[in-house]
Amino acid sequence: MNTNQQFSISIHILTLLAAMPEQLLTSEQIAASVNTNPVVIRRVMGHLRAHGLVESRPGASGGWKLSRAPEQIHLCSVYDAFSHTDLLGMHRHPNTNCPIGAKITPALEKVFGQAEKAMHETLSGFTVKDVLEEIQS
Amino acid sequence: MNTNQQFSISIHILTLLAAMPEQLLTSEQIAASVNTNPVVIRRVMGHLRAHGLVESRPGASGGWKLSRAPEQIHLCSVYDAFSHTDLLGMHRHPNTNCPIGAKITPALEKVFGQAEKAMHETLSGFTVKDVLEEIQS
DNA sequence: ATAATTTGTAACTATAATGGTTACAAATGA
DNA sequence: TCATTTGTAACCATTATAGTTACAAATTAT
Repeated sequence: MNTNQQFSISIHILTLLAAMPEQLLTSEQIAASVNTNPVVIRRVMGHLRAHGLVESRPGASGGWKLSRAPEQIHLCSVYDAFSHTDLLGMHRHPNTNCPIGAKITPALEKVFGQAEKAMHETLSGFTVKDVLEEIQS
Repeated sequence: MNTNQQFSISIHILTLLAAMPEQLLTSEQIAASVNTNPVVIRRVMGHLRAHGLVESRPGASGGWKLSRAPEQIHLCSVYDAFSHTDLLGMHRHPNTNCPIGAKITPALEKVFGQAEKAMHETLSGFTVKDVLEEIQS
């Protein structure tokens, strides 16, 4: 139940890009808003780009912009860009000689799967535009 | 989005206790099923006891048992015993001189709160008895 | 062309969380 | 009185992450 900040940082960045749609923002500029190192930003952006959410241009006067309108970027898509590890962690080696240990894993997967699905559906109800409007209200 | 195993281990333990309602189980016995060290079990059990889910008796022929019927232990209560850190991590120091950075935190809290609430409600739909029956089916 | 800028990425460090382990006092029952 | 078991502190190893430095490749501006 931890806590990597990449999802949170991603929403921050996407909202920032949505607020300045006319220009490319550099990693340096974005890092100033998030208050971290530009390389941290580029790492996060790499995932977002791989999922088609942002585009970059290297070189002088390069930078980043959204690749779709903010109302078309749902937060579940942002979440998916980082959901390599499951949210609810599973313990690894239950004793399969125990009747409970032998079957607990699939039982937990069923429950955890439903729980994460519920969260995912909630995230699908918000877009980057929603977040921007919340901030500007 | 990681992954501490305490929630998962807890459900395993509670299901095991539910399967053997007649006897006290020792940390050693429980650890054998979970396949870990007895101290890890006692640590987890401490949280569960603090939330009224299990009872212990120290000393010879001591051990652990559920403090309520398994159909009265909802998985959301188990989750609550460990939800000290929020599931979706927040980045810490957005730049408050930036209009977005200044307001992103409460906006994220609103979204994350709803997402976690959805997950919590899903967990409230399952009890330890449900997990046990799933395993025994 | 050349220089300046910016991404893209590898490599490394520091920090924090976690699981696992040892050790031992306190409680309890046989 | 002794054996057993919880309760807990202390420590170590591992892992994930954020942050940092460094530099090649790409691109634009002059």
